[in-house]
Amino acid sequence: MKAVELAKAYNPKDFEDRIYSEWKEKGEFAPRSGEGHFTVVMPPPNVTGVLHMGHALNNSLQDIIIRYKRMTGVPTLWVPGTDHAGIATQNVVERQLAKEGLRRQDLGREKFLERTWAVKDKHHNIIKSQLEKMGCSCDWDHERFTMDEGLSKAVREAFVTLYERGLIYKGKYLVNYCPKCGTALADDEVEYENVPGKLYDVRYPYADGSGWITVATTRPETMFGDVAVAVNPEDERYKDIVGKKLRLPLTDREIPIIADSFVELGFGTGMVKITPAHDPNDWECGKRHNLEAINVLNPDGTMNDNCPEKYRGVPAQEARKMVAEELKEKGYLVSEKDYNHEVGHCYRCHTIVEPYLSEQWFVKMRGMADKAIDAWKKGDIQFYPKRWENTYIHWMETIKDWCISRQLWWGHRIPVWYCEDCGEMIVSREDATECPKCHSHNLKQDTDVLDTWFSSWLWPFSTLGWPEKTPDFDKFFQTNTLVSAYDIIFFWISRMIMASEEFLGKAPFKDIVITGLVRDTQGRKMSKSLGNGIDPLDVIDEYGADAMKFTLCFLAAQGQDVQIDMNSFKLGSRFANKIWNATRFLLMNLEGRNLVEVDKSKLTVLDKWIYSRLNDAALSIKNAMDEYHFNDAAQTVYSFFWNDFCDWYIEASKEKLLHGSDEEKDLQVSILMDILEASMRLMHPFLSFLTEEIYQKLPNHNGDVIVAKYPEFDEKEKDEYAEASMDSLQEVVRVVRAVRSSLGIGPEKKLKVVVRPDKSNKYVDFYKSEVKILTSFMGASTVTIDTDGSEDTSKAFPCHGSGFEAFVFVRDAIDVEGEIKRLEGEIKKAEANLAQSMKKLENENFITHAKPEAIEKEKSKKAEFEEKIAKSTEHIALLKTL
RNA sequence: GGAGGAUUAGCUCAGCGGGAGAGCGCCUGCCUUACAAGCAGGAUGUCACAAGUUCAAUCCUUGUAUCCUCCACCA
Repeated sequence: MKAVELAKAYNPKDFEDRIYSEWKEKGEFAPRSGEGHFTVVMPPPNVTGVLHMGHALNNSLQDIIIRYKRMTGVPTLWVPGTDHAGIATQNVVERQLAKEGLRRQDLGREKFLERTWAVKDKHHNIIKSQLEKMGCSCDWDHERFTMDEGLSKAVREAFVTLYERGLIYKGKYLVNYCPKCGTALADDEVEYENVPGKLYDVRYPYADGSGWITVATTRPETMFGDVAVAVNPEDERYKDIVGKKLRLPLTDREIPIIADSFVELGFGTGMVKITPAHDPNDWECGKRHNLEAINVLNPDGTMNDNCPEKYRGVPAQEARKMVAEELKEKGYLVSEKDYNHEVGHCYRCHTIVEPYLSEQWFVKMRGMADKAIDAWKKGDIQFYPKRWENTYIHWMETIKDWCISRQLWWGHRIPVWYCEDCGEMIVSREDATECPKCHSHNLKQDTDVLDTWFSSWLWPFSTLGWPEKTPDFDKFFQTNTLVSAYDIIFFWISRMIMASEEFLGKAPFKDIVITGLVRDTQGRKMSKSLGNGIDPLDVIDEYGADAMKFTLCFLAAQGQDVQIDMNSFKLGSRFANKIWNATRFLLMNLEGRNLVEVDKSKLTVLDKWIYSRLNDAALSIKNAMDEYHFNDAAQTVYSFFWNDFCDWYIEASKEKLLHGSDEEKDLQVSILMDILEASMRLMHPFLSFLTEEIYQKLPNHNGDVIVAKYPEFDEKEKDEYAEASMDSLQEVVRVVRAVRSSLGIGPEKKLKVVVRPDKSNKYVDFYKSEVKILTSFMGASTVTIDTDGSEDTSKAFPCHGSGFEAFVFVRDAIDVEGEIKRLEGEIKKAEANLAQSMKKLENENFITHAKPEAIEKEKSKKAEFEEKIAKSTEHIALLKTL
């Protein structure tokens, strides 16, 4: 057989792209036929941007699971796709327009959407190519986009079904409204942030002129929408004034004093102005007392016509100062102090969100949430790590109705039509063309679109064809594992569970793997605005896709955040390089060899050992993968290949490769190829391109490694090779090496070594059979296994191990007298230092006045000197006996 | 105000009732015929602090401190 040549250097660029297209052409990502299924749906990235390190982590882990499962033989499907990301994408396009001095209204709905689709296409292409570069083995034939025809159909089906079940309603409510995006937001789309503001104490006079009361507010501009002042019914101070009228300053309106228990006793003045149209608590309070809600804002965040003339059209923030000023001038302002409080911001554009009274569509969540809680209680879904279950349950328990309408253009139009003639509302799966009541054709579709998450929450089944009963759906639903970061548990994961339970009566997936966030080395979340992100493509360019995937996997401990920088990826890169070079060496040794069937009866303890290590590795990877302990799996792969296979087995095999008989060489090479081939299969989920590239060059390969069979743990082999431990031999080698190293004996000096096993040592035969290997590992001239104590070891440097003693004849390798002199010199120096150190420590002034860390430092210095003296003394004594 | 996480070697982090670990970095010696992106050897830690449970605690319990998330918020 000819040697196989591998390029001298590991260069992933030489083959990664090529291999990916080969896999794709051969259809390796498509599910194979067979019983059962394993399905993963990719969390669809937004088409607003490109993939960042978090996506890389996410998709790396999914790819590892998928590849692992695929190799176990189950029909495996990984569904890729992208999300239209309503607000986010619309914002991107509007920003582009703004640069041209345009607003979306200038283009009109149709033109605007055209542009948005173009943006979507652009980002989609980038995202897809990024996933391909990473090596994600998702089935592109199953790729979906949330605004695809099929998925849009699913959205309508979901909407109409919920409407029919009475779970969707329309109404005028106080919602979160982003003035910049110009749309309502769901509760969880609002991010609270502590911002400095002011707390104003304002006088509200009694209408009858009998004095005044004081209320506190952070938002004086909303006072034009005040409809009452509330006190706690238990508040003794105010019992008598409930029911009295107040005159609202700066207006001529009168408002009542009411009693409501939501007012906290003992906080502030105990009096709260009630502005139902601009505060959620006040809204609730207003409903309880049948109070009117007076909206004082326009949708763009400016003051509206319900305010005095001078304020109309003024942005709320400015109006706030103006109102405070006017209150002050007219003597209503008691005080004004700095006050920090939490203010809601839009999660997309970070503008301050206003509670805003408007007509919106809502989904009733309580019932669905209960079903979702039940799913968890029944054990249908399981979080990894488990602790996220608390978060999930808590959210489900405190859920509120979901505002799903958005005043945007980009998204799924709400499937509701209104008859312009008779006012009839038509909710329909199909485009409505005729009013069922008056048969008019004068219909107008609701102008709003649905929240992005209204399509995303259907993802695990809409991507498989739902609501149609497709073969895909029958075969691949329910999906098995969802891998996601924890920041979208609420937005997405929880809602998918609710939707799936509601529409299909079944959880969408069984296992939910929550990954950590990727942070920079200062612990900051990687983000565009900070500019601290690492581009996955840069990592791939520098180190290769395998190095990136392996590193992320190695670092991704159960849901813990990972802190990384560019250098972190050297870990994977070094390992890939190691694999490459080990392979190169082994393939070189094929020259002139014949591969033979490995005859188990001819295996040495060493051979059995490496087989058993491989077997053990297969088991611990299985265990790790079953529990989604990716880092453990990566660790296993790493130490098996590098430490066991390269450092010990391949090194040991060199003896036979160089000096063995033809027969021995053939067997040795065959075993090496056997292990190497299995290693490629073992490592493929973690280093996919590299293992495929190598696998194709192995003389004993069979097809593509991507679909090869994953190494399985063999219980029987475990028993057969139970005695195959190399620990003992490794220990013998290590103690001798340590002696040489500590005495500074270079590798060129070949020394005589005697190993004297204890009577109980059962590895004597093993030592004897592997003497040549021992000799080469130790860099010895000769190694003698002295079972009867006949060797004279009185002139040798002794060392101990468990079950043996080893004697190293160092006499000829070192200058004993010179070495003793050197050691004595060092002792003298150390003694002087020690004396000084002790003097310091005994000095009371030093102890009482010096900084504690200085004292600590001195103490450790002292201990160091003492140890130095002891060690050197010991060595001198030994040397003198030689 | 609730909930969760973190605190282990200089750095990034595993581990988790009975031997304190990995990778990087550092020190020493080696270009040993695959790999200097390598090989061999080595140093480094009151496992945050304090009490408790236990024959035994880095690991369990309780409390404290610092840091980080998330949720809910009172004008």
